[in-house]
Amino acid sequence: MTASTAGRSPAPEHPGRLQWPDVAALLRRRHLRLTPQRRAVVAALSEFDGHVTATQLVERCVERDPDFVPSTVYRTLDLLEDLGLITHIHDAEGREEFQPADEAPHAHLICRVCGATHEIGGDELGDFLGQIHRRYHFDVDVSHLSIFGRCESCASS
Amino acid sequence: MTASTAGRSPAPEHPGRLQWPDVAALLRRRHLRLTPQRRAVVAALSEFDGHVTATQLVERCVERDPDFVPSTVYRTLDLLEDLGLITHIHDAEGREEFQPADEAPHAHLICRVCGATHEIGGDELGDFLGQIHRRYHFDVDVSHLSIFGRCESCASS
DNA sequence: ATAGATGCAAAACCTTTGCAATCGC
DNA sequence: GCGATTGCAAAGGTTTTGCATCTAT
Repeated sequence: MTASTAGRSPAPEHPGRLQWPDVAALLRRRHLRLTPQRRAVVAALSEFDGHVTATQLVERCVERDPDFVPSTVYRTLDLLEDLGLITHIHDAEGREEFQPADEAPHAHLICRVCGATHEIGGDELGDFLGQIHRRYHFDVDVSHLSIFGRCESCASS
Repeated sequence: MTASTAGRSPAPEHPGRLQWPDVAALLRRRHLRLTPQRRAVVAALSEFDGHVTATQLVERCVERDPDFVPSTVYRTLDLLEDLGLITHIHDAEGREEFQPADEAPHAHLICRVCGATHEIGGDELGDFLGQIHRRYHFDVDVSHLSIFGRCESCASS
């Protein structure tokens, strides 16, 4: 977890999570609608903090409202991505995994064995990206940077 | 394309490519068989140097032998991966992409716009991995490290 | 001869799409 | 009311699987 200004009044969620007002405002600005289904997807998104598979979101939404259909989830995710609120990467199995598009650039360490993920950022990442850019003139899309491997506990076993 | 020691005698392939004898030997050791189909997949693999999508391999194999079926390609790829001869990552769209499992650790810069890939290795990568390991005790699976972004020419446009 | 591989066909999986009905604005 | 959004159902693309047949060893 990267540090940031925490501890305001009860209402706002964790940093890095989807902010409610943003969604409503952005939708209105584009003459789009805030439907119950969209609320549900946003709610589900903010429950899994950090990384969610589209499938997980579908499951969660459907278990709450049996009439919920997958296509709505996918369409909503596309929309939220268009609005710049979330981004997606592909997980170890190639499935889409969504995350709030927060400002602080960070990458993810993902353990292939236990699936645990850990965010990294700061200098160790910045230095590396800087080198890549200087040397190859390549702009890394950091939010899509997933680093697979084995975490400490799984490495020993 | 990275430079490499080209131009030896006709027989041996480039470094980093699948070595023929290896496959035969490994198969024999396990009492597995060297079938024409397996030859074909290996041949196709070594034609795309570096990164191939399963679909590309299927296409290539089928265009050469119309009786070739996708399942054989997938089964062969699984086998080669078991044997440790290839590994796979997931490309920008989440599809499986295979590459020879060569010794020199390297990662890939993959341009989201034009799809070009570039291998990186050496110190800039080593330093970064070292930091990750020291700091998080995380063993990065380098062959699966795909770094998405925009290459020089696509960044300007 | 025999265990291992293939082809075939069907299914599983995830995601997208067209369209008529619905509902937020 | 109008137009955006949904549910439904079907299709799309990729990968997996079961089984009878075939073949490399």
